[in-house]
Amino acid sequence: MNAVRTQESRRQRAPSKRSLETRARVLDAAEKLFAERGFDGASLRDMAKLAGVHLAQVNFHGGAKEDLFFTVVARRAGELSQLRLQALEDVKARGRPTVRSVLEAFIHPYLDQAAHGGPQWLAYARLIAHVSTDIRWRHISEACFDPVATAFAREIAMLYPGSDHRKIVAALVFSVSAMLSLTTARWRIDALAGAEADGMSMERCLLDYCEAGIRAALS
Amino acid sequence: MNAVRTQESRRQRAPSKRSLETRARVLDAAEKLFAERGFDGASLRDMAKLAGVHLAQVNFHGGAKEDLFFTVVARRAGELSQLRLQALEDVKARGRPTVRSVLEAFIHPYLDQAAHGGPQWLAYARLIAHVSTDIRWRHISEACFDPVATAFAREIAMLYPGSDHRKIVAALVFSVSAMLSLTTARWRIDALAGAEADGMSMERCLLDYCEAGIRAALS
DNA sequence: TATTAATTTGAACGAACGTTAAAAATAGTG
DNA sequence: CACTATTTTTAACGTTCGTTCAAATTAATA
Repeated sequence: MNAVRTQESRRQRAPSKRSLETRARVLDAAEKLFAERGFDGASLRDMAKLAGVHLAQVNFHGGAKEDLFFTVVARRAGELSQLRLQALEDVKARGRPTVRSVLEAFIHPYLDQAAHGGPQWLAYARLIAHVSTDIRWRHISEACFDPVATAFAREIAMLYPGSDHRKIVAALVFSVSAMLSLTTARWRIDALAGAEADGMSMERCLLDYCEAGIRAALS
Repeated sequence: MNAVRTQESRRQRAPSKRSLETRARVLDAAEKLFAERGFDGASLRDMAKLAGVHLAQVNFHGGAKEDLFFTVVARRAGELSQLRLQALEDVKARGRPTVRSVLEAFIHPYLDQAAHGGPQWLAYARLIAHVSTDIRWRHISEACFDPVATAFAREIAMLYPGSDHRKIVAALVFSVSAMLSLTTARWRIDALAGAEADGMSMERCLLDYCEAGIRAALS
């Protein structure tokens, strides 16, 4: 019997503490390798080695490779969504939102977790970029990220009533891509600039860029 | 003996017409599959099948897989660079460049080739996105794309004298990411918008977005 | 046409891959 | 403790992978 169960099959006992720890180690290893090498480049054997478990454990706790990928992406998606929505609520509680404050509520949690959330969150930030740029994982985007993206798009729409909804969505996707580039292409920024840039100033630069971009695209 | 030769080994005969055709078919197939499935997801066997040649021909004309990948990326890089630099020269010949006109000289050739250059160029546009988001292909970026990117960064720098060079580069990378998202994530725009958007209006929207973003990041 | 280089064909190598199955060990329950 | 569900271990399956090599074929040259 398999730990990844269909919804109708119910277990009779709660998973043991050791089982939960093993599962967490497997998912952490999968997260790191999926992020570094992509879905096809990451092997279950390397995950098992990195997690310090046997190969079959990866299948036991993660199911088939595609299911494991989904599980890993979905695991932290809820927390990230909650951080973003909470930041958005905080903004709205402080007065009328602006493009800047709404954008910051979307972008800051991502960059903050990537910078200060530990190596697992840094890997997860990279993983999101894989999902967001491969139509193969469209269903994962729909399940894990689109609800929050839609909420933020609606929020921006309220700031620009009557503007083309496709333009709002496009500007948001442009902003997401620019944001992800700080995870996937910082090496390129450093190479072209001939020096390493610190994260804080890059986040401000990104926010300046995206805010003005959105405003321009919608007017 | 191998068709992919080191620089010091010189062939004694020019390649035959049939050989050149075979090589082109192999590179076209590799381009399509690398673009669709990434480096690890694309197999040499599928390329051979798609090209209608035998497996060993892929190695003969492309060398090892990594060399084939580089060859495919480099093949059209020169033409794209030339289109961009020519557009930039045209802009400068017309008078003092603006952020908008410089940006358009960089972005339009890419989107135009992707839209009207045929299926191979569409695949190549996707391929560039793979190279640009994976540090593993850093050397390919440096060889194929960084020279032109540097030229455009310098051009923007002339429009904003005294501004932080790291900010210029960052804003350019953000713009490249947004541009690439029209190739890698249009499905997401369509999904979030609930409708398909036409390319022309998306290009204008992208240019509006990037122009304002660059201006804001540099002031 | 004879000779030689270039190219194509055909076959196989060893390695790594995802997945599965059954036995062994563990942990929770009565 | 006895019993049972869960988890771990061990081993192997069949497939696909990139790469290599030698023979066969094609094309160009002298």
